[in-house]
Amino acid sequence: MARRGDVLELAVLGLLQDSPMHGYELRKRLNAMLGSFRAFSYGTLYPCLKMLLEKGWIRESDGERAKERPAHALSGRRGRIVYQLTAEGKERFASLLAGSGSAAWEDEQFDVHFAFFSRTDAQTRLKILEGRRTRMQERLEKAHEAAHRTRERRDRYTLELQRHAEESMEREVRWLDDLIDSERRRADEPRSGSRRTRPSESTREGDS
Amino acid sequence: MARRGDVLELAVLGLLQDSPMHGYELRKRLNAMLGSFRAFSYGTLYPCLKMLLEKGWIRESDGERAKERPAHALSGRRGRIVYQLTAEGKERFASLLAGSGSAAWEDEQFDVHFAFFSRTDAQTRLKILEGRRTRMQERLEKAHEAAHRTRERRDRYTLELQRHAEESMEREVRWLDDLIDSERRRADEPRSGSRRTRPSESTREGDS
DNA sequence: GTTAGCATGTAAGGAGTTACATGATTTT
DNA sequence: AAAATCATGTAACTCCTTACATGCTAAC
Repeated sequence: MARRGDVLELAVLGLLQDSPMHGYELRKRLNAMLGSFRAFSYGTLYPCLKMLLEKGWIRESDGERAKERPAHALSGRRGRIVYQLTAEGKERFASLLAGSGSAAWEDEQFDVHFAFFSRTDAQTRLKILEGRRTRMQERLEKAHEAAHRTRERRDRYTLELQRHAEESMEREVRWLDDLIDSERRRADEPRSGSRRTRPSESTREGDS
Repeated sequence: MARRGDVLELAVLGLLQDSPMHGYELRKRLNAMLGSFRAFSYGTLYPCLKMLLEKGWIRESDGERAKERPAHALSGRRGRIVYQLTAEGKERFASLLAGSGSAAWEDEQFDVHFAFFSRTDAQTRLKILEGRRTRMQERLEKAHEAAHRTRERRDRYTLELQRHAEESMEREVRWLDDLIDSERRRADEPRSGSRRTRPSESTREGDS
């Protein structure tokens, strides 16, 4: 039952899936990944890590410390607490992805969910994209209607603002249409005979 | 020095400029005007009205009550506390508009400021639009650079997300360009008479 | 006469930021 | 040795929402 605050949790769990990391770097990746939409501060991240520890979804991996750091300082600077997923953490992540209800296509969560689509099964991807599309369409219609209702008593600037907002929404709907299309096409030509449910792997691209 | 929370204040003061209103209706107009971006709840609005009262920027106008309601219920339903601007409120609104520093083109305030452009002088309009443009351009470049830095280890979905975000920002920049253009054209053909400062190009200094 | 919508208000809390406090390591 | 950067963490605060409490008026 994804609450609102699960955004960070999902993102952290997702990033740790790739490789163990300490908070500071986690934050950098987080903000590189979602930077255009949102940015989290340490005041948000560290308490979240603490909570994930308590829940048993991540643990400190003292032996692991930054193995693959390329050039500088293999020496292991002091503080660095490297976290890694536990088995329960992996389960938790999977269930957050799969069990995403309607919250997954709301503004606060859609981008994060989308960012982890590579680890999401095709069915869920489609469900989220379609949910989002419907949501955007609704919003667009509501806005359009409201704009029509109040088109008197509006000056050129509020009209322009309205117009621009509607255009943005239309653009987003078209974007989602393309994505949905592309998802369906991929689903129709799988790389072999597998009909339906191939939830776990089949979509992994090469990384990490 | 416009704080963050001045958004609602500005909006309420601006709406009351048109005509006295009670809270319930104020909220409807507010959300019709800004609906696409944000929506305020009563839990936000009423405390704000209380504060504006205390500051002396609005006052209850008991005689005024909904004079021009078109069809239903001129009878004056119970609660309805109609507010109107005081002289200080008008001043306050004017100074919020004119004195808008860099905060005016940040995400939280830009749309509200834009919505009241009809009541804003040409110089300030241009300043805000240009500030916003610069801000968006910066953000776009930062995102583009970050995208380039991390283009390895990115799957098709995060790439797509990135691409879409960049496109949205480019679109916004173009939109602002058009608006700035149109503002300049309007400034170059004033409807005669009015002397005062020529806001054509040299307006780039005044940041508070 | 009860339901639906209008209208005002408050208390609790969620989600995040800023500013602070602390200290190690690297670079200059 | 100073400055910059890396790194962790907390406390206070902001801003807003949700849920509740209250009661009028209109309509069925």
